[in-house]
Amino acid sequence: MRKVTIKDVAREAGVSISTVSNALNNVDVLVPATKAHVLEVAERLNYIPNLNGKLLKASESKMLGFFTTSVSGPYFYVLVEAMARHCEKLGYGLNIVVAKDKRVILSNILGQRLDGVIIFEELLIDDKDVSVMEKAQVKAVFLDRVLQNNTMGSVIFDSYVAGYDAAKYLISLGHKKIAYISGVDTMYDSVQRREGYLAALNEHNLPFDESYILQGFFEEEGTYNAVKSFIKLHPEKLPDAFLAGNDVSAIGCIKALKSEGYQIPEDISVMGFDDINLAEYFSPPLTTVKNQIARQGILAVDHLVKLIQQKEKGMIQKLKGEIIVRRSSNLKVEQMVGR
Amino acid sequence: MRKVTIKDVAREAGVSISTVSNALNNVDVLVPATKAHVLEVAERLNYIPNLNGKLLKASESKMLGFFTTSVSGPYFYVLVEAMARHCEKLGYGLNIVVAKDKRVILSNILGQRLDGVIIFEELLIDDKDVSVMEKAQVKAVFLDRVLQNNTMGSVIFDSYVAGYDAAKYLISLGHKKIAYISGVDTMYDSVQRREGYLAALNEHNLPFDESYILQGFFEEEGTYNAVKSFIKLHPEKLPDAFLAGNDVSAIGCIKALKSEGYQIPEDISVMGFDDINLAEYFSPPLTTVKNQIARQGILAVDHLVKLIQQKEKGMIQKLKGEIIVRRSSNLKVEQMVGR
DNA sequence: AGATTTTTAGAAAACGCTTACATAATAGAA
DNA sequence: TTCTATTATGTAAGCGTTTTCTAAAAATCT
Repeated sequence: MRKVTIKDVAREAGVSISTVSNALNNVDVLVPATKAHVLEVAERLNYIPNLNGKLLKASESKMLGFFTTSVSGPYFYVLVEAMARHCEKLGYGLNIVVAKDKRVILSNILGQRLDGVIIFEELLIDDKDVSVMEKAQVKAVFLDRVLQNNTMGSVIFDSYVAGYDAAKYLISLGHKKIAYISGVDTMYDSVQRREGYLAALNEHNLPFDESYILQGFFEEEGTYNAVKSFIKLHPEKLPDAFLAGNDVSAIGCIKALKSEGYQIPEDISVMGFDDINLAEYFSPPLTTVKNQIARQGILAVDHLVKLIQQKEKGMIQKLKGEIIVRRSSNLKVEQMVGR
Repeated sequence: MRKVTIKDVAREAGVSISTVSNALNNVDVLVPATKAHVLEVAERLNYIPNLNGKLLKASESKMLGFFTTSVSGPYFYVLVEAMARHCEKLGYGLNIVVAKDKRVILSNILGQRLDGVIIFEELLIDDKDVSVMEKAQVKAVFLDRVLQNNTMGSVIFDSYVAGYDAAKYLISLGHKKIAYISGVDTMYDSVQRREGYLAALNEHNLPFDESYILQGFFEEEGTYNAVKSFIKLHPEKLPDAFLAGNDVSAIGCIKALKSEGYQIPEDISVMGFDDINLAEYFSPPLTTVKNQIARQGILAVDHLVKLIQQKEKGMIQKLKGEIIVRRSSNLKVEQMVGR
């Protein structure tokens, strides 16, 4: 029942506990025979050091934490897999803590069990918590929050650039009347993508019409309804392309357009963001902007380890999305006819 | 830089450290005013107990571990999400440790940081490790290994039953000549499914032909070739249904049959196992046997917590798969014509 | 008011480990 | 052989908690 401790090994080997400790930790101070003997006994007794005792003294645990409240969504495993592999390469273990209880998360972070943490959680950890972490000099990298100080940084996707690039891509296909289907206005991503979209329109001197910003709430049904009612209200000014705030929205949009008898992409191009799993298998397969999740994970781990080793100060790294061209977008028809 | 400890709180509040400890842990022995004062000071100093110190004394951490070497595969997040939610419901945190280094895993398990562990890893942890864990009375539940003793159990899918049920389903559609596409013969799942399939054939007095067991190696291409060459070699005894060892195999099978001009499911039914993501979107959508991953996770957590609380001894729980009927299977044509 | 009980707070040990320091043993030099 | 320099091992303190036990203070009873 009782776990075997360093004392047991010492007694059994007939040496002191410090000798056992030295033998196990390769402190080069023991005569080889002693060391070998101790190791043999430790092995025989199946001794495994108690991590709590060890970490109570030690200054590092060689363990990084990844905190999140939920692991749903198909991205998760790509992110975790990339982080885990990279941690391993750098000599760290990865500890994923899934909890909705903030106290669990904070006590893990500040409880000194981990050398640093990657936080993928926007709503739970508030500004006060962040400032507590800051005071305690916690090493942290945020994946969803823009933040920077000596000990904390972030790695985020630049949604502004994503929106800009997406709109620019649609423009390059010859589209001139491009509508944007907004998500939720309190969400950073949604707003940034819209701003990027507007900037691209502006840069190309395309007219902008207020009614071209629909509200889809990042949901399939919300978008479906928004598009349907737009067509009812303004049949005369149907866009020749829709840029949806995310893929789910793009799917709702396509379903609405199809139900009104339009062909995608022949009549209208539709584009989303995220490259969710379904995007590839939807009919038509979605053109979208993909977040390079794996890369984000790797950069986060990298940055965190450098923060821990004091080789870097906290900084904000922005990643560009990657445009994935599939079948839901097309050269504008008039152009093709014109050729 | 230095983290604030219980001593700092004690000094600042002008009380002893035991008083602070009592105040924080709700030991009902302090006069309310003292307690309130201590709590106020602790709050003001942003005191968070050091977990290592705490766990060094404590007998439980209220943390469960989930160990795996890799998180790839679309199942993963379903499993983890289910486990995380259930842990929370039972008052435990979930700690996922991703590591390929066995020592990291073992020292976490035996290092007393966790009350118990769920292990999803077949190759890394060998029998010796298991016996070490057993001697140390580690509470563990395995998801992929059949194992049972006082402190350890397993939750697995019964591949035998799955094979049996699948074959029975095909028989119920009127099929009589049912071929099985085997995976790798060293893999438990593949063999069990085949045995179940054979049992169902036997039970219904269906003739069995040795050549009806093809080798597809659980791969699309391997299966494609196997099916193609079967048709070449035995054109006269074409089965009226194929039961493939997994979905990937089923896809290879369908592609081979189509390339030979057969219609699925009109001419031949095809069925797989696993219900991979693609199964729903393939053409035709695959009939398959789905593992109820979320349920497996929940049962594992449940069992583990009962092991920890000594309310149960280790046991083996087998889960039945669920047959998902899609378009790749059909009533046998002759039957329909016959009516 | 004094004796006794009850309440409240503090001192100290213990958890398992590492590590600075002290001591004992050995080897080398005079 | 004696003294010093070197090496190998052990002693003990300390990491941050909890917890048992003891002491002091307050409350209650005679």
